[in-house]
Amino acid sequence: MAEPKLSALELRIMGEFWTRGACSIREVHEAIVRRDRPAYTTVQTMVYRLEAKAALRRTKKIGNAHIFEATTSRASVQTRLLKELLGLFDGSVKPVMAHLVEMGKISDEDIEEAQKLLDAHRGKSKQK
Amino acid sequence: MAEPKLSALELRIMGEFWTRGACSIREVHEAIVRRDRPAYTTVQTMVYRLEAKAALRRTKKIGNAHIFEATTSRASVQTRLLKELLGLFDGSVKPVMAHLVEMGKISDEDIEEAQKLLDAHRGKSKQK
DNA sequence: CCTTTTCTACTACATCGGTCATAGACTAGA
DNA sequence: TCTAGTCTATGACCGATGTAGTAGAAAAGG
Repeated sequence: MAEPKLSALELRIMGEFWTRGACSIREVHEAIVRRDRPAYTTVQTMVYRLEAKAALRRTKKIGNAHIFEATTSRASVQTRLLKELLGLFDGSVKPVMAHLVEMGKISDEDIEEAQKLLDAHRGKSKQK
Repeated sequence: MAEPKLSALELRIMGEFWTRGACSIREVHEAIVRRDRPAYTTVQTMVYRLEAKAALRRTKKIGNAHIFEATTSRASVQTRLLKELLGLFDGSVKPVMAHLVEMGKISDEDIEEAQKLLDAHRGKSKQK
């Protein structure tokens, strides 16, 4: 199981580790607190569970506080997330694109960008 | 709450209602059973819960069996799903596209299609 | 060294999703 | 009409998720 399944709050917490690198529970808590929640121990519990799922690992100790860091990349988790979503869309990207357009989320630049990426990707896999 | 949050199995069941129209629990069950699961009463429970969430509604009775039908469209649920996913991707489509390309899910035709959709969409909103 | 603060480790609990069993009502066929 | 089969209604259980409290260890400051 290279990619454990993560819940919404777990993803929120992983996000902090991905952007900030190794840090303590206190740091994560302060980063994600909005209007007094969740409580410190809630974040703590989630961090422990992420550790149990092997998505986080203890690296060292500063004072009496443990420092954790991510063991999975944001990209790999996003890929899994996207796969799951595609499954719910009958595995086809077409409706996904259609909705993105309909939602006004896609611009010409986005499409150009995608085309470039696709070309690059093709080149890469051919080279291989 | 126009768009209730639906779980994986709930979506699977809604899918049957979206493609088949109004139908009975038995029909849905038979449609989604693969290798003897889930049990009839499991589907029944989920249908009841979907009714509680107002995603399904009883329309009539045939024999002693109730007939249900969807009250939400596939499209609206897909939109919500996509919005949620975008939230997890920092609200930007760029990484989504990048991943789709990387996963080999996007073809030239898909991109062309998207461009066409975008043009059409622009025309439509301008007209309005 | 003593007190205050901080952090850990553990426990607890409600809700949801997925699973199903059972009991009783109802229908349909012989 | 009687019986076999079907459907409803309801209750139950487990794991995951989100929530937090508490006790005690450890550090830090005076």
